[in-house]
Amino acid sequence: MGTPEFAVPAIDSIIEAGHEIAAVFSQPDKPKGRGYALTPPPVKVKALEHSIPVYQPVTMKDGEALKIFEEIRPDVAVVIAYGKILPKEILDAPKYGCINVHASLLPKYRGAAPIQWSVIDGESRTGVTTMQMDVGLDTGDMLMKCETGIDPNETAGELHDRLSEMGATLVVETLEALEKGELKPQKQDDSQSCYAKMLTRELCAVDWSRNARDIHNQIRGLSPWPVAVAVLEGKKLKIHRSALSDMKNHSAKCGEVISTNPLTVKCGGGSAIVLLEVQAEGKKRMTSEDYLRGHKIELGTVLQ
RNA sequence: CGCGGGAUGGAGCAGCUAGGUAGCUCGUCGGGCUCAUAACCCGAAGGUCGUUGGUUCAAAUCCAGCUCCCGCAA
Repeated sequence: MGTPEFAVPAIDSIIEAGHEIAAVFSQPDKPKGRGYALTPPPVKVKALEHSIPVYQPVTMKDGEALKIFEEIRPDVAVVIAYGKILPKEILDAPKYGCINVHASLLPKYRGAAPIQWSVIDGESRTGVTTMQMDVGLDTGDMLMKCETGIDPNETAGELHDRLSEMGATLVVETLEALEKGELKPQKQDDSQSCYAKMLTRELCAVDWSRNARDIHNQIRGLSPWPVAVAVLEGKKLKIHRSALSDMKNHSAKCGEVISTNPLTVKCGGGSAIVLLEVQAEGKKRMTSEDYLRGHKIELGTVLQ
């Protein structure tokens, strides 16, 4: 069971490991993008490539899904970013229950956006965890973990892709251990837990009075979606990529452009940040160098 | 039929409102200056102005269709 891009590599890895996928559950197609084109979720697309039957129930709680489970009689259900709450009857339906892959080192960053929040919070390490699902939100007993470092300049998108592959590998290892009966479920220490809330656009606005490091973490944590936004001369300017600057400046205002080569903006506490990749309204993302060729920014211009 | 912006030499933009020699900031190539340079000076190449059709003596510019890109909203 899964929906977005994050879960796609696991489909391939599970098949390559020799397991049979009897059915795939994914969220219903939704109107997306310009013109509200009905778009199938990535997991569905991948499943259909493998000719696996796909189910897209609106709810898992009306008994219909349970009937399908009773027909298929699966040994285990693998759940990766499915996006729906599973009732107890479903969790208990497969012989070995439901195994979930979560993109954080549990019990930290339970919830919807663990990858992005790990980056926004400036964490240096993260990973993926497999767990035996229970009725709580990401509270099941942990089965296996795989750790990795977070590069100080890595974006959430880049980390997402890496963790996605790691998750695909770890779920296969977990299934293998399950078959051999070698899994040792471990309770989560709830006192160490924290939640990674869903990202909203309110998080995108850059507050230039904050320290450059915090802003940098915000920018990379929100890339490639929903993307940090500054306001330049009344228009939105998305910031896709940044770097910390060595420039020290205590006289300029926060948000003031203190260099255009490279494009550098004053932040809180005398710190400054370099904007590497930006995107103006109606335009594609581009390097700040390209942007400056067509849009003259005077020193002293203040971003909001 | 959700709302809106855009497509102009290799890159980023201006020109379009009031049709009539295609411009700017860079890049590239050649030359010069310099101990030297991503600096500076001189010169050159490079564009069927997204595509199709229409109006006109004349269309990048006005009108209609099409393709692709982007933002908002979901």
